[in-house]
Amino acid sequence: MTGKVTITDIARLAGVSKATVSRVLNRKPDVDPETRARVQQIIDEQGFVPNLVATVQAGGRSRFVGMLVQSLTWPLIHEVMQGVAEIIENSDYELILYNITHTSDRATTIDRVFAKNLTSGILAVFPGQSVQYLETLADQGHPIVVIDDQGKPTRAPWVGADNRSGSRDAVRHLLNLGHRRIAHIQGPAKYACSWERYQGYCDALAEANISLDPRLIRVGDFEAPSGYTCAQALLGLSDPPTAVYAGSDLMAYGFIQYAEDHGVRIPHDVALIGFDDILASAHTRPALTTVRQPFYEMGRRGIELLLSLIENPVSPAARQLARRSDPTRIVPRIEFETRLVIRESCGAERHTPAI
Amino acid sequence: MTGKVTITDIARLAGVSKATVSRVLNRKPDVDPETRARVQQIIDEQGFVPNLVATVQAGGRSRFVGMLVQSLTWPLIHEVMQGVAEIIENSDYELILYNITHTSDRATTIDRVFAKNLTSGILAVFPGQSVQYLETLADQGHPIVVIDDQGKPTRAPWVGADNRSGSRDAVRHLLNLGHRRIAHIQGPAKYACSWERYQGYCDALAEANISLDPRLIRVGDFEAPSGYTCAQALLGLSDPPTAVYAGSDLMAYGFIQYAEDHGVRIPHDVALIGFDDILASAHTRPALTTVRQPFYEMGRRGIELLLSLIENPVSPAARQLARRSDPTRIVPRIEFETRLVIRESCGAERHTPAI
DNA sequence: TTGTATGCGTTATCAC
DNA sequence: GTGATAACGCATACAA
Repeated sequence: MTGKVTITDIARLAGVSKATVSRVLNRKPDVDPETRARVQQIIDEQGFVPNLVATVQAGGRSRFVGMLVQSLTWPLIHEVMQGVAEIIENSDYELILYNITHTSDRATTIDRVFAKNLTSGILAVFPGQSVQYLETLADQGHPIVVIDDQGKPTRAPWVGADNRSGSRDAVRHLLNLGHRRIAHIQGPAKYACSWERYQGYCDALAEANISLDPRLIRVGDFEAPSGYTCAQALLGLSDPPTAVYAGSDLMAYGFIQYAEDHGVRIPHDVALIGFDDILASAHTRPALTTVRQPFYEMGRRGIELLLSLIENPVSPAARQLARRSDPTRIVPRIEFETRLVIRESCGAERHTPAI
Repeated sequence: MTGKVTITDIARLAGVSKATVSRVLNRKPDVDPETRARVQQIIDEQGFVPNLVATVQAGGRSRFVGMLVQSLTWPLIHEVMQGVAEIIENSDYELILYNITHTSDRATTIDRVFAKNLTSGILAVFPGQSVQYLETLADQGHPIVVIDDQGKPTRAPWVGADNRSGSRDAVRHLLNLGHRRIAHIQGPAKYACSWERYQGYCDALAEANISLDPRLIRVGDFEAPSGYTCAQALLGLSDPPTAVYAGSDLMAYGFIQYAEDHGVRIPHDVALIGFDDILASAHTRPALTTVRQPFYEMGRRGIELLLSLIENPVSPAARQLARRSDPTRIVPRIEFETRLVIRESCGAERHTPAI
C-alpha cells in the first residue's frame, strides 16, 4: 500500500487539480489558505508521501548527497563518516554511498551518481584516480568536495590535512628527546602524502644538521605487515636506529608486533611514532605516539562545505569570470593542521587513561 | 555534459527507435546482433549513461538497497556496516543510508525510502520503534531484513544474536573462577536485550544455587558514565561483589574508569566481564573479557538475506498460503551464537597480543 | 488563485 | 526483429 496513493488521488479527493496539490506540497505562496488547508487535510488523512523518483524526474530537488568512497572497509572511513553523519543527521539530506572499486569504469559510476538530479552533490573521500574526472565535473559547476590526504586537486573544492608540517613535528619531537639516528618507514610512492610526510622528515633532520642515511629509509605500503618487514630490516642493521617514524599507524602496529615478537622494548630500546591516530592507536601497547589527522573534523567540514555549495550554487558566469582572475576565490580549500599526540611509544612519559 | 545525451539521441544517431536502444541497454535477447553492435558502438562513443531516475520511474530496476539506522554515530553500526559493505562491494547494488532520528514521522521516512522503486529493499539496523511499521511492510511483501539485538520481530526476516545464553556463559565463567558474589549492571528496561541478558545472569546463578541479591543488581543506560556510577554504588557496598558482569562494554569501560580512579585493581580486587566486544575492548587496560556479538557477521548475513529476498521475491499467493500454515517457513530468522572472549579483566590470564 | 497542458527519460505493450 | 506509443508521478509555464 506504500506508494499507492498518488497526487492524482489527492487532487480528486480534494476537488482540485494536481497542480494545486503540487503547490501545497512545495509550499508555494500563491494558494488560497482555505484550499491549502483542505488539501493538506486530505494529504494527512491519506498518509500521502510524494514519490521521490517522480519528483526528481520532474525537476524537483532530491535531498540526496552522494558519498563516494574507495572502499567502505577501510578503517579511516569511519572517522570521516562520523563527522559526515553528525552533520547529515541534522540536515534534511540523506546519504547515498557509492564505492568505486567494484566498477571497472569510474566515470560511469560517477555519471550514474549524477544521473539527472538523484544526488545534489558529491563528497568524494580519498577518491584516488577518480579525482581527475571529479575535477572536470566540478569545473562544470557540479557541487563536489574532495576529502583527500593524497593530493590537492587544483580545480575542485578540497578538504585535507597538512602532512608535511605534521611529519616535521613528529621528527622534531624525536630530536628533542635526544635521538639522532631516526628511521622513516615511507608509504607507497604513488601517494602524494607519502612524499609529503617524507619531506617533513627530511625537513626536521635538515634543521638539526643530520644527513640522511638511506639505510634508515624503508618503503612500506601503509599496512601493518609491511611495518613488520621494515622493522626486521631496520632492527637488523649493524647500527640500528634509536627511533622510528612510521608513515602510518598501521605500519607502526607492524613494527610493534615485530618488537614484541623479538623482545625489543618500546620505547626503551627504540622509540616509535606513527601517523594518522586511528582509533586503536590509543590502546596499543605501548600506546602509540602519533600525528593525528582530524578525520572527524574533515568529514564535518567537508559535508558542510558541500551542503553550502548545493544551497548557494555558483552561477556559470561567475565561475567563468573567477577562472580568469583568481581561481582560489571560487575553489574553497580547507587544510587542517595535524597535531602530535604524545603517548608512550616515543618515550616521553605521560599519564594515559585506560579508555 | 554529464547526463546531457539521452536515449533519444542514441536512437537518432544509430538510426533506430528508442525501444531498440532500450533493448540493447537491458540485454534483451530479441535484437539483431548487427543492430546491437551498431547501437552499442554509438553508446560507447557518446559515453551514454542511462538516467537512473528515469529508468526507475519507468519501472526498471534500481540496484539500490536502503540501510536504515537509528544513528550513524553509534559505534556498533560500524562493525555491522563493515559486513554489509563487504557484500555490497561485491554486488552491483549501492547503499542508501537513512537515519530515522531526525524525522519526526518514522513512517514517512520509510515510505520515502520505498518511494516507487528507488530502493529494492531495506536492511534495518537496530530500528527501535520503527520495527512495527517495518513488519507491516514486510507483511505486504516488501523485501525487508531487520538486524536487532533488542527484540525479535515476528513477521519480518530477522538477524540477531542469542543474548540470554551468551549472558549465561559469562556468569558461568565467573562462577567457575570461584566467584559467588557476582553483580550485574543491567541495560535500560525498555530494551528486550537488557532483560534477556539479565535472564541469562539469573539462569547461571540459579544453576549454582545462588540466590539473587538485589543490591548487586544495578541499572545503567548502556553508556560508560552509567557504568561509572554503578561502580561507585557496587564498590561502596559493605560487602562488595568480587565480580561484576556488565550488560554492555561501554558500561564496563565506566567501571574500569572508576576502578582506576579509586585504586581498585581489576581483576585482582574485582573481576569484570562486559557484553558486545566492541573494537576498543581488546585494548582497554586491563583488556576486557566480554561476550562477543558477531556484528560483522550479522551485517554480512543480513544483507545477503536481503539481496536473496530481492532476487527471489515471494509471491503474494505463496505468502498468503504460508501465513495460514507455518509462518516461520516464510520468515527467515538467523540467530547467531555469542561467544565469550576471555581476556584479562575476568582474572583468567591469557596472552594477549598488542594489536 | 487555480486549472490545463507539456515535459522529464526510460521501460513496456502492443502492433507491424 | 523493430517501431510507435502509452505509461510512470510529479513540477511548471502558461492560460484563464
